[in-house]
Amino acid sequence: MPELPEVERARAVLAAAALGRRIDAVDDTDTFVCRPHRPGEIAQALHGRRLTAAHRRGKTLWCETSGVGRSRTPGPTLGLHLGMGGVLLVSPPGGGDAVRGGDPWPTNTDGRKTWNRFTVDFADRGELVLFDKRRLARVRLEPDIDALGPDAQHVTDERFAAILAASRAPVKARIMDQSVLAGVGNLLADEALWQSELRPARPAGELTRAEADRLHQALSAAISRAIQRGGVHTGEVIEARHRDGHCPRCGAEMVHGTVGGRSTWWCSAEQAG
DNA sequence: AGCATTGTTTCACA
DNA sequence: TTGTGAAACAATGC
Repeated sequence: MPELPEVERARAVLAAAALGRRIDAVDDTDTFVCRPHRPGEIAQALHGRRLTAAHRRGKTLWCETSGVGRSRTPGPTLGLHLGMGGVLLVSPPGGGDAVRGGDPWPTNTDGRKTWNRFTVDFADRGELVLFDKRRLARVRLEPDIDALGPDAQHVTDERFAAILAASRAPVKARIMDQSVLAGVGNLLADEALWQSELRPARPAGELTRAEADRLHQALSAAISRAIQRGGVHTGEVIEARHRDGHCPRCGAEMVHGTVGGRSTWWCSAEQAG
């Protein structure tokens, strides 16, 4: 699920529930999720510290950390990326189960926490867990935030138009390029292009300024609504992304193809241009 | 069985 | 230089 809206929700959870609690122990033994760190490296770096702030740019999260004990020297930043399906969970002091939207803490069918890929135990007996069946999430110290373009939620009209103008790649591929615009994933891209009635394969640089502004407006609205409603899967056109799907607006057939290497659906009538 | 999948990285190639 | 497509990564769901 994680695109910008899901990650923003995860950031809010961190900010609301995980800050200020002393870290007692860390399970960083999943070498794939925690690559390129060696097991124990992240644990050692975080022991005794507290998370002091939670930030997000695009789909990347990172936390600042405090010094150990009375030390004023801050610790390393802890980078978190949810990958294709990661979920962050924070349980309260005392260790009660975290609850998200009425669903209990996810476990496998045996009731064991098999899919917990990274765990931070707090001194108050609560914990922070990165849950991810597919192990495509990533945890690392000092993530390179500067490798990302501006956050898609906060980019200006001018900057957005300039990003499109500078490339002849398909507009969908362009807005999904995390190095020039951070946060847009496959579903958000389909949703914004459908809302603004633009064909995903259009060369980005060929869009008029008016079309660029229209796409930016649609993208901003889709992001806000997805954050509010709980994720990108709540987008209007997402339910029509399947065989025999029809456009929720005009009823025409939805077309499927590959754009920018990703599975793409668009309206055969309204997004024909 | 086979195919698909909301993300990222790398590489061959035009 | 830019862009594309495919593969790999790991695992699950239909």
